[in-house]
Amino acid sequence: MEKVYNTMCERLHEKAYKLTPQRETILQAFVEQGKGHLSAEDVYNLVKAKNPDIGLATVYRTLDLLAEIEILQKMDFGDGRSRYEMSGSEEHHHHHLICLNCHKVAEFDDDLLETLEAVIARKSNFKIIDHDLKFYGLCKECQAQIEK
Amino acid sequence: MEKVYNTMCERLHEKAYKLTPQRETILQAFVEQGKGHLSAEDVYNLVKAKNPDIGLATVYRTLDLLAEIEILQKMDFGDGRSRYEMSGSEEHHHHHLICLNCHKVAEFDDDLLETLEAVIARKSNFKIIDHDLKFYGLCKECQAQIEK
DNA sequence: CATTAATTGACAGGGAGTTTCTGTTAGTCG
DNA sequence: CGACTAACAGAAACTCCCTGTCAATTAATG
Repeated sequence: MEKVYNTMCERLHEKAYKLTPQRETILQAFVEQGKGHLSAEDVYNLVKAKNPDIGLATVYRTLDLLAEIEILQKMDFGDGRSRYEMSGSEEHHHHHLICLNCHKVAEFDDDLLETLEAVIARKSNFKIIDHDLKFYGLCKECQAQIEK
Repeated sequence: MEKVYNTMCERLHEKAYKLTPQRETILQAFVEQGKGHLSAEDVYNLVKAKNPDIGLATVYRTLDLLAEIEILQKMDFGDGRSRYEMSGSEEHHHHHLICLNCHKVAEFDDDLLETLEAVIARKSNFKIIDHDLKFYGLCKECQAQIEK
């Protein structure tokens, strides 16, 4: 049995949200898909295969809801649509490397940013709650391809 | 005479783009407004005061064009609309502190990120071209307000 | 089970841009 | 100084991602 599923049930219950088949199906899509940054439309398509009656609005609403209870993490790669991924079990911040050519997204971990955060907080009187770091460039494949 | 104005003229000329009154007016809006991150609509409103006949599509097109020739810098604070600011004269990277409460945007400079970039490039075989770092949190005023 | 508030699906609506089209104009050349 | 032409402008329709509305349905609790 998947751990996320139980976590979702608990968190839904805490907030008096209901456990519906649609929500299960959508979570399942993320579990099966594993890693990857799915757009609402991606999810819609995956989910339609199992349940053709599901509505697009429900997908959007569910994604927002799952992000709210921190089962998913909502993110923005600047391509005009939101993307979602399963938020890692722990507070394990990672960031993205976005290929400007093929739009593939890779990930990397960070710890270095904590220091920077402290410095900035002090200098600017800003209370930092979250950060978002993205690198844009060319992945290995595209570098090779472009050099040709 | 403003230096940016001349720069714009040169760069337009280089690419065989024309210098139109609309483009002048839009640049002027940024010059007068000084610092600040203007949305297309902000610009549209500022510009309408001087030239009520200007079209919204022209504003969008011009902003993209000015970003292309690097007079402006286009950025995305995740609020669903693009914002633009005059790109500093030099390659002076700065990043943003976004208040989650009042949505004010402050800035800070960075140098620390270069190191991180090098590390990541090596580890991931990714050729990094640009980066984007944002901090979300509470500005001084909102911290005070919320604690009350 | 009965109740009821949350949820769903369908579809209209909204915001931010973008495309298309036709008429206008800036820049160049003679 | 014109005349020519590619770039440009404005208007309006259109696209893309969602978001709101509403009647019908359903999960959870008593």
